[in-house]
Amino acid sequence: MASRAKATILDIAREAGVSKSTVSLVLQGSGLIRPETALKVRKAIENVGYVYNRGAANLRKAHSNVIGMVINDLTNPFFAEMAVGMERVFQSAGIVPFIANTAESPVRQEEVLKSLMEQGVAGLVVSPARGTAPGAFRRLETAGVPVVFVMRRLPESRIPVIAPDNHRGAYLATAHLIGKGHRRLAFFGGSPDLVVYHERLGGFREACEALGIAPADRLVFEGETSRKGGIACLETALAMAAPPTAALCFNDAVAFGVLLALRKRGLEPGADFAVVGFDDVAEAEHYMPALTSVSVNTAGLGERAAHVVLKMIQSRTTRAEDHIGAVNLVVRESCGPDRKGHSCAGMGDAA
Amino acid sequence: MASRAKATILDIAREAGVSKSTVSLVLQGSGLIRPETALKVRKAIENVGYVYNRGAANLRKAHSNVIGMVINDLTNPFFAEMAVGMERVFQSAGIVPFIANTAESPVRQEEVLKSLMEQGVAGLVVSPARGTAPGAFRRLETAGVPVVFVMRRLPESRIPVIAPDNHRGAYLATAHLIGKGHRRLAFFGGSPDLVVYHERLGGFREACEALGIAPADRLVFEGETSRKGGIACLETALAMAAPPTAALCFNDAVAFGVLLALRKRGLEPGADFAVVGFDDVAEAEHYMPALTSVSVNTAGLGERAAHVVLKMIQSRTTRAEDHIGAVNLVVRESCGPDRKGHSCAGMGDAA
DNA sequence: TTGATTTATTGGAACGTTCCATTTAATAGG
DNA sequence: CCTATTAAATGGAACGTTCCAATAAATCAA
Repeated sequence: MASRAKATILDIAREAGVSKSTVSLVLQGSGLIRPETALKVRKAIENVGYVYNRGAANLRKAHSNVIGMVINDLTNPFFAEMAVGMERVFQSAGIVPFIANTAESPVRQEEVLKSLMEQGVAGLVVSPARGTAPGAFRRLETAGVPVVFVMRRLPESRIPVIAPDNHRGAYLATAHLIGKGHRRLAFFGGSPDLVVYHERLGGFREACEALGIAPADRLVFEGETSRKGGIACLETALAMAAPPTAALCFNDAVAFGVLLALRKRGLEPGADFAVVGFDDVAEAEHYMPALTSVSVNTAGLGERAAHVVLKMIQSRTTRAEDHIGAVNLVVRESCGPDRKGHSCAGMGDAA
Repeated sequence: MASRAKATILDIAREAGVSKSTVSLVLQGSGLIRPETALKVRKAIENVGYVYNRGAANLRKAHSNVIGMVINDLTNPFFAEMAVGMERVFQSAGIVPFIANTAESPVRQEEVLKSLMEQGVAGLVVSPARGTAPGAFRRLETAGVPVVFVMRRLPESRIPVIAPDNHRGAYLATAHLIGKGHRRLAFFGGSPDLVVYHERLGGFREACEALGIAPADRLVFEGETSRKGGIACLETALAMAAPPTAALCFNDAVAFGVLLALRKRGLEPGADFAVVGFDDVAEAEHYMPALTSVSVNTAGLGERAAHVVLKMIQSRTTRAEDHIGAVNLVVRESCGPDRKGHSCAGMGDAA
């Protein structure tokens, strides 16, 4: 039963009548052991209720098969989906990754990274917290630990990045809106401390430029990247003298907020105001109305990132190529039908 | 710079001109060291780019300050919220917990637990995967590792549980529905392999019993505990000759599905069919219509569970008291106004 | 001064593995 | 039968910490 002191390899050796080295070999599945001996050992392992001490092993081995996933916000379904994608490939590689949440806090992230290093991780895939300092990963780098960024990148950094083509996604979405007949457009949510923001906003601007929307007719509203942020953006946008008729949102959460706020004002999403989201989270499809959004293949990017870090670990390198994932616009209901002679007129109320 | 071999405590000792023991003491913040010596050592630590090897330390120390959170489904916002609550308290205890996702798979859970044990965790808080075998935690128990279950319990197990008062929650919700004038009620979603299911269904039944709903007028529809499950439940319920007019849903996800399906059929949630959810996830408040739901204080229970496991670790025990968290019904819009002369007329409300 | 006490520091033996270099046993070649 | 060769098993030295017991240095009591 509850043997007080935990069993070690030596207890097994004694039980099985072999040497500790033999036990070690069996544990590693070495083919050097006679099958019957191995069996005997395995039986002994069972008997003494042994649990492998990975710490001790790593001490000797110097590389650890522990992989960490550092996620900026597990509460956000988008990142949760991504994490699940990563997990899938780690699992099929026989690895149990450790997930840590930084809750979008750079200092928390610092702690997490420190802890993970102390634990001797073999590699890391990180979705960095907003506002991460440029040097935050230096220690990892000098320690030679393979790291890959996913979804987000740091302003200047040699660490490989797996991310969607944000620029193109925003371009596509904006073009869609313009194609629907909108001539005064807004970009809702996000703030410049995120590289992603610049990428998406850049796509928005480029599309406006290319498709003949005057600079004065493209409005940018910074805001939280949440439902709440979306609500706020819509409020201030509609309070303008000449409000926009459509918005590209920084992400789906913002878009949901906008949809909500529209409803609350008695406006019909799609018909009265078009909105497109970004990321295409699972919920987008089930929303009322279903949200038109830029799909970035979230889980797929997660998988990709996991693969990359595995490869880096295997080839003991700290570099790898960036990967920019394809995106595509999935059109649902939140932009309504095409706008005919609607011009900039109408707009039921303004409050 | 990039010193090839990673620095150890001895390198620091050499650099600072002291013994390794001194360095070790500094690392542990012992007050036995002369402040100036400590400073010298700390400087040396910085110089050589040292990273603490927790594996080596644990080998000697025999207890590890690593705590694991094993979550059945990180993709589910409900469990994510709970996880965040736990994290909060671990963080303020100066601990970085490792999160592992079991994706509701017992075999995955097995792997995760094994890995965590090998890593030498000091304690675990677990939200067990659906269908976990009764003996799944035996190894942990005989190893004397403190474990606490959160949200879910296993049929027979001595492991302490932190969970909401599911029975009472369901009772309250059902009473609310009956008070609104409903006389033919359904319970939507879930399946008997979850203890929670029996608890909630039990509360539903007891309320019906106590408030005079005939057994023939309480309908139970098993189903997935997801939006999809909710949609399916509603479909089959409405296909009946005498369909129910209200449903208590196993959880909020199911309720969202029901709301969706109602809309799709052109029915008005609340007015045509009342629905109440369970768990009161963040989204419930922002849904259209806002969802009436049983609030269980998700994050609070997570915090509680974290506290309990910390205490258990500290007092080196493997037992603790169960904690059944208070619940309360938060009434929003999804049950509409009271049902007046609607078939089974009269009856203001009761609750 | 001398011994007792306190304050700082230190060597060395663990901790539970892995893995190299050996030893021992078994098999084959002549 | 002896030696080479192969197969199987083993002892012991690491790995980077902690912590006990011991030392060295400083302070105090007498």
